Amino acid sequence: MKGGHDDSIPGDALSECSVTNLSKLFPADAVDLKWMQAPLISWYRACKRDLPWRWTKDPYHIWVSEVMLQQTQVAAVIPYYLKFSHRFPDIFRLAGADLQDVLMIWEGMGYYARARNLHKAAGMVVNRHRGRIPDDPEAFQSLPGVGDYIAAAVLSIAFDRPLPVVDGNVKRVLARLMKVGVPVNKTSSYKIFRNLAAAMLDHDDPGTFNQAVMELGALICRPKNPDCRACPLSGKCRSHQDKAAASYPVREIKPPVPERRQAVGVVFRGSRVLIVRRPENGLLGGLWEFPSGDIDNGESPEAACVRIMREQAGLDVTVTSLLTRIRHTYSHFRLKADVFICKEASQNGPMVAENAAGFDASGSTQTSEAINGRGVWVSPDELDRYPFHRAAAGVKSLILTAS
DNA sequence: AACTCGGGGTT
DNA sequence: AACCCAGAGTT
Repeated sequence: MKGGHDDSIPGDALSECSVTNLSKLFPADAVDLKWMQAPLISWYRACKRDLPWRWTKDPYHIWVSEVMLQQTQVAAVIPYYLKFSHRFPDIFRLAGADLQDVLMIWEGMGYYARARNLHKAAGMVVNRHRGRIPDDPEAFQSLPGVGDYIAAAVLSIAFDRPLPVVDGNVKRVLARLMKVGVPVNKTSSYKIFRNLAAAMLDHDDPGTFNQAVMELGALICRPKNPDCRACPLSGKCRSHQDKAAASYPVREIKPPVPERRQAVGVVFRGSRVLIVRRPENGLLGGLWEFPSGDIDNGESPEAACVRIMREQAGLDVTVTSLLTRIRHTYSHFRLKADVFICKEASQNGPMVAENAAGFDASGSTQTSEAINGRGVWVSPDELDRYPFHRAAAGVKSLILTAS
């Protein structure tokens, strides 16, 4: 860009920048983002979607919606939000519930740490704050699962606190509006977007303003095919003026994710099938599945299945047949799994419960230690009492269909 | 600052 | 298929 005056923000522009020194990094008019408040809020009032959580200012319900909306699109969240609100209508009901019941409602939505953290945080709010969600950013953000975004979103919407939200929508809108050249998916870029978001925030109605920016990103300033003709900000949008909206935001290219191969074992004892619960933390934590594990290098899928059934359930089995093959894409790896029907070689499984008597009707694990904390034999019609992750749910459906 | 953590809607 | 979503916790 020689000769011409270029307002765009180069990718190497800044290592540090605060709201106060934005003017040193940006041309003077770049820092003045207040002009967008009126047209944006006006557009929002006219065009906003009718979403369930927009009918309340109750901080608990706002909180629940914002947690669900992390990395999850609005359309996917709506049914979960409605079910969750019905089952846990206030923070006391959530705090008093069993985690397994919370995961039951969350089943299939992914990122299950959100549910674990929300449940834990609800208990902390009840115990420390008598059920009142703190309107102080530091106190609220000290709760598990409450980061910069959740704190700003909930406190601005429910308590009118002037805190700027920075999510994928906000970063995309700002990147195009200001031609911000730093990658939106790099940690080091976060401060730039947060400072720009702080500079544009409407302190008179921060909750509405924050939602308006995000709504613009979702409906108009979309990742693909932005509808610039309908955008209330296009007149002063730099990438629109330069016909470069498609070039923003800039994104760091990530290498392809690796593939992981697993074996899964389905074994019946009489009419009951063995399921196991994953450890509370980590991938798919607290959810149920059929015994499964990685296939070692050079190991056959069948041998891996036999080994996994011995390691996880203390069961000696032989592989009878291949039930199905699973392909599932996670955030950081692709899964290919062979699902085998197994047969017990001997009838004593010392590490596994003989039946489901150790579990109550809700599927909670009150006597889990007595059965190695992992496994339980259940009849197929009881499978719906346990939260399964998506890949395991496919196997569950096959079993239900067959029985 | 990179990595981990799901699942699905859009294109 | 690739992209990306109202991100947060861990290392």
